[in-house]
Amino acid sequence: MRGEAEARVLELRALIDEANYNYYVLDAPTIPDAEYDRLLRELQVLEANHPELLTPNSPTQRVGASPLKDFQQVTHAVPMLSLNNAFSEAEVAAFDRRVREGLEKDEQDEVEYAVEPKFDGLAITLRYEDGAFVQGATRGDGYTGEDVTANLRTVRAIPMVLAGEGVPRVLEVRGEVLMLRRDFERLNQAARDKGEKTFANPRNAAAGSLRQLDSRITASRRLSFFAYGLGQVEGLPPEEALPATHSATMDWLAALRFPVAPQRRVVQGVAGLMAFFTELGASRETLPYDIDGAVYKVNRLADHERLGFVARAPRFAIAHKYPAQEELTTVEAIDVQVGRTGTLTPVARLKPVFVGGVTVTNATLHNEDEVRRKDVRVGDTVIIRRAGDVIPEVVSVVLERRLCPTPPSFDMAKLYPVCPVCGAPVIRLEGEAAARCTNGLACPAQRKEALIHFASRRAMDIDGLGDKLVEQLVDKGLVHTPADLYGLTHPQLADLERMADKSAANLVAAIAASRGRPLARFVFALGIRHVGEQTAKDLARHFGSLDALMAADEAALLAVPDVGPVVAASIAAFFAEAHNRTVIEALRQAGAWQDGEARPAVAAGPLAGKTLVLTGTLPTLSRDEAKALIEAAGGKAAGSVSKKTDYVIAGADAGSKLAKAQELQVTVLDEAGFMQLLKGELN
DNA sequence: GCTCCTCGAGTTCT
DNA sequence: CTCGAGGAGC
Repeated sequence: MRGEAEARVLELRALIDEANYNYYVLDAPTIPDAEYDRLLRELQVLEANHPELLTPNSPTQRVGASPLKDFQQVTHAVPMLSLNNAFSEAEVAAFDRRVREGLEKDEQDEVEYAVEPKFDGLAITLRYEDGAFVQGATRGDGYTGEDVTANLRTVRAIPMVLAGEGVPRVLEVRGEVLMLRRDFERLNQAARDKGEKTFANPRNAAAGSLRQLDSRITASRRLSFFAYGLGQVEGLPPEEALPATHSATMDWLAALRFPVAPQRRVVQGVAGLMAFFTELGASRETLPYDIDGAVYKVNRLADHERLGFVARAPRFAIAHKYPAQEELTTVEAIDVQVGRTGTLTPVARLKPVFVGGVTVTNATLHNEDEVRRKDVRVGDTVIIRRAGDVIPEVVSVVLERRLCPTPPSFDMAKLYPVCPVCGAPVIRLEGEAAARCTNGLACPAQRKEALIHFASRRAMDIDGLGDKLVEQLVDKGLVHTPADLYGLTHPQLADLERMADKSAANLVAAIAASRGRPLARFVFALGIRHVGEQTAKDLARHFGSLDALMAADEAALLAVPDVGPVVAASIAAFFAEAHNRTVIEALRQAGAWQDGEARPAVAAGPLAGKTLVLTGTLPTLSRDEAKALIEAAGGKAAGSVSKKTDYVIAGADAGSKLAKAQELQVTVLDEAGFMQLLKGELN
């Protein structure tokens, strides 16, 4: 009897897996739903009567399991790297040129590329051992991800068992989990019906579903999957060999019943890449899922090894992305904000609009000239884009949609003859783009911004003193200058809104802990015009003490590297002002800073005289930590790449700076290379 | 005097 | 990230 049940269980699983494959991968159902349900129920009953036959990879287990406490971390055997991006034909051509140089091909010799759409989903890796699915994980930072095995079991397009000869003992398949547009619509409709929160786009919905601790919820969400590559492969049967090209690898994965992009193709050279991109773009709207571009890979796998990697991105592949998504909305108002230096910055208040997955309500218009140049007026319909995929930007006005009668154009002098915050006169100097409030620190807006700057992380680093708190402190008249912060007491703070006893105590402690910061931080914190972080460091190093800096006349200031007449005058004027001297004296009494020693500019260390640029996210070091290491080693951490840059340290999702580095042939290192450089092991 | 490079300053949303 | 403008080098 027992053997009979086992045989039937195996038979049922094969039938159901086959039906799943036809339905979810080939999109061609072979049996009626009722028949499918009958098979599944029969299997459930058999498994219930013979628990010893139940396996985690049975099709009955695709409905989800009990919730997890949290996700376990998984270290990827082979890192999951990100791709460099190209946004133009020129960048694609540059990629092709680098490939041809790397492969030592001549002008006429075109490279063969495997191309496919870039799915807008989440990268995951699937691990199979002896043909059975054992683990699935998210990409995470590329080296470590989260174990989402239970959730991935519910994705019907992912095979739980690999059939056939030639399956390696260990096989890792990489691909993208996504949600089809129709499933996304259905999910949101159901959420709306129940009055629940909806997802902004299919990608967010897929991400939210994959991160469910309760895989039964994931099961109800209908995720899809497409494979695009391999990770670790071990224990290939003798007589078998892995395919020699990427396209053949994809065919092999398709034969193993993984879903692969139906649009995948093999093309020749840049012309082939661009033709594919255009064609794909034309079909984009009609696809059942969102894509954000195309992926190009050198087809011959042997060439991948020859080309290798730059930092954390392969040199043999690139993602060609569509331009940032643009949306239309209307300008409800043009307000101004008063910044730390008194600058009045016009801001467009927009009718909320979804652009690239987030709701945008504000967009800076920079200054009066910019508003005039773009001719933005209240009531206008405008095109909004997320510049560099982050900061919203008004691209242009749709003039055809302008309402009549024509609204007045933006006139700073007329609208804001006085500061909207303090009522002091606003002036715009000849030749400057910015209009400024003339009230200095007497203006509450400037005072608030100055205090926020003083407390900020790169300045005095007072933890927990954010904009909301500063706002209250200034409005209640508790704080007028930075020096007042050091006199704040626990009872005063406890009176404020949303300030529990504990947080008041924390803030008092944080303020106390910020005493004795190095001179450079303190000089930066003062907020002297034209004195940023870098200049503050130069000044602190050159003068050593605040008294020496305050005593310096313009001529003495000009002796500091990178200080010219404008900066020198600004510094001298700041210290000449009586109010500022009073505040500084109070800060001295409070012990806010600690003087250092005057030192010559040239430092020693393995990076002496070298200029480095950081970009992207490094695996273990934060940007500030990396910067501190560079400076401690005598190097300079610059903000942008130029011919004078010695090294670019690139992490994950590096952007334009990495591209610039490649263009200028600057050496690019990853974090490991950087650490070697610091130890002097690399030259 | 011109050009290239850096730095400063302002900015959005989660 | 991007723009504007100050500084330095040619």
